[in-house]
Amino acid sequence: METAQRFDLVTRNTAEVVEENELEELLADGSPSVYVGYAPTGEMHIAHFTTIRKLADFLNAGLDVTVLVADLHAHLDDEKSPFDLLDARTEYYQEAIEGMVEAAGADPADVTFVRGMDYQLDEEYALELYRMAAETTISRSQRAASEVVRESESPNLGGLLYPLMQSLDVEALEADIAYGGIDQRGIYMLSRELLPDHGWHKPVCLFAPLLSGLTGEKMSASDEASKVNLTDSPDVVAEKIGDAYCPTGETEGNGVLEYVRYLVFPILDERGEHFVVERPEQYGGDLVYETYGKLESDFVSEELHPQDLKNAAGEYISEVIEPVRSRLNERPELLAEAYPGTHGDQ
RNA sequence: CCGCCCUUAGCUCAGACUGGUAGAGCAGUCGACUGUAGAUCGACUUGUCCCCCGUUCAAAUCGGGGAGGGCGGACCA
Repeated sequence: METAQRFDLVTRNTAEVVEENELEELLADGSPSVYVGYAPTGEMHIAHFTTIRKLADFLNAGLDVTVLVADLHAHLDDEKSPFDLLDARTEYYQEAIEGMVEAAGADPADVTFVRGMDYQLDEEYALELYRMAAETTISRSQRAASEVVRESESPNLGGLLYPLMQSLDVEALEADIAYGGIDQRGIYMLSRELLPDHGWHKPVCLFAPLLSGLTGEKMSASDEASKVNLTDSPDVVAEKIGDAYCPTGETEGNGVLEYVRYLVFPILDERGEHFVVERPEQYGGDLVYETYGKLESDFVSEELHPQDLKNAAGEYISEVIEPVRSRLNERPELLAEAYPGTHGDQ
């Protein structure tokens, strides 16, 4: 594959690339490594899927892909995960992520999985962390983490260590590229500032867009109605999509459209399939879309009605998460042990 | 180690001084209107008032003890 083609694959559906020319150089030089980290906190949902789906693009472009399950981070961020649940949540996250990689049409065996505490307690790592802590002001660290770490009236030190550790992770995992949601921008900009003084180079940063929730606002992981869970049954998916905010002709804040764009279409592309909207004859009959762009322009011109879009989107989303859902359902103990409060009795 | 403050609906809080078994906003649920949802109207729901003991006919409210959280002081060979 030519460098330009790989560049397009790597950067498609991203919110920002810092810096594009640095990425071009990396790709021209060979097979750079990219890493993405997930802190095993709450249950994984469809927005995670869109970022993991993109790992297939990286693999197809010949990148070396590492997924970090950042267990310590999950605890450092306002104790989102209790210390004694870190093992169970880490195991659940890895299983879910593997399922999503596979559902995206890639081979999970091609992804390197690393667990945070496996190296974050090493001497060199700890020493560099203390050095960074000495060099970084409280407000600088707070600013870097502000979009990621949970806000609180009485913030703990953990949230201040968080961005420093994440920066060190780039070096520890020898990553050339750091990938994550655009909410991670603050942290990686700090990384680019700090790492050159700590024995590593500035990472190229690739940011995924943050998807809208189904309620018309930012997706909230704690609001069930605003997201589709990986274990939601087809009925529940249909219901949530049906209830979603989806104004006629409006693309802004339209979660349904975004899921179709960032999750469904890339996976259909990978399979060489098209997006079919079944529509009653009275409204003009079925529609077939080969690209998201055409679907969006039809939606904007109001040729495609929200109700018809929702019906189709619900089915496709349901189908796309099906392999992950069944994989997780095969091992119910994973969720039960990771979330004893909500899945313990099931 | 000492002192002060806070803890009430899913969330933010009022009520406490002047005891009479609890309220607002937001959220949520349901209808109406739309070929979806939202917006807008209409209706509705929501609680171990942090825990224990005591005073009282009666305690969210008063007294004592405890837990969790916050703030400050002191100590600094």
